[in-house]
Amino acid sequence: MPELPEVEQVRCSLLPHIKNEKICNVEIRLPRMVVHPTVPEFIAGVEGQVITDVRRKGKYLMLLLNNGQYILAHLRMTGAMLICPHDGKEPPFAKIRFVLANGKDMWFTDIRTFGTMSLCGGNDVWQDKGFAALGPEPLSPGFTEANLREKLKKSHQMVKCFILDQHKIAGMGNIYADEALAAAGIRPTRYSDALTKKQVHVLYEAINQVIAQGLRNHGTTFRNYQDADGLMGNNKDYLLVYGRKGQPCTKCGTLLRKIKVAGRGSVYCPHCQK
DNA sequence: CCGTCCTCCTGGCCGC
DNA sequence: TGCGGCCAGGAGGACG
Repeated sequence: MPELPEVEQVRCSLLPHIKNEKICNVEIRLPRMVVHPTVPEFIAGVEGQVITDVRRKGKYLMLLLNNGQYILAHLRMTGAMLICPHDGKEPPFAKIRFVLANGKDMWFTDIRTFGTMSLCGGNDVWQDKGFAALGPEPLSPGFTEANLREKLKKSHQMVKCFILDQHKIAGMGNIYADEALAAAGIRPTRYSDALTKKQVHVLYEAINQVIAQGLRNHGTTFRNYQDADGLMGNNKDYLLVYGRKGQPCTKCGTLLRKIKVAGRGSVYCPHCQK
């Protein structure tokens, strides 16, 4: 599942293939993945444009176009952006094809088809609600311990839910949420407003640490995630708890337990996480 | 405001 | 070997 580090890796790996490249042609195989504007408007608005840059906010990718608009993409669960030669075999689960002037195709592939694309900006006032309401992301100047403490104090919900809420912190998904809580020694079911100042401090550091580590390792590949060159991330080898249900905790050896929090599987160490 | 459940969807895995 | 059932979960919405 692409979270902040994975989307960042996709951004970095896409950039050298598509920056300053013209989009000659767009082919949409699954129309409902284009959420705005209409499919014909999307195609008309994108074809002939040059991609001037690729940015990322939270888990969203922005492909900036030279007319001032941008393609906003969200990979959700199984989406990927793959670069392939134009005359080669098309990748599995291909949903949207961007034919570039340099002889490469950029494919939006998606197994479960939860991914979305839209064309925004310029004179179009439409906004993606989730994108517009993103909170600060880890490792950014806007993400401060004081701000986190303030928000946690105001929120009476389980801390796992808090961390997954993109309005509060942008870019954390199930993997990095579980990892941050494990690194911080906090149970996913603890209430946000019940955390001590010390716990908030440790959690703040842990969130930044697990995201930094994910970035360093080019993301976590568990099932489907790959970057634009089809490469996997290495961070799976460094996970403390995610995907390790029933295995011993790396710190104390206690067997890791899995529960459901807000419908999400949550793995934690019953001994280390208080 | 909050938690729970449901929806979208398909590949992979488990048990029978 | 096959097949039904369940699981994976990002995000938004219904509901209590």
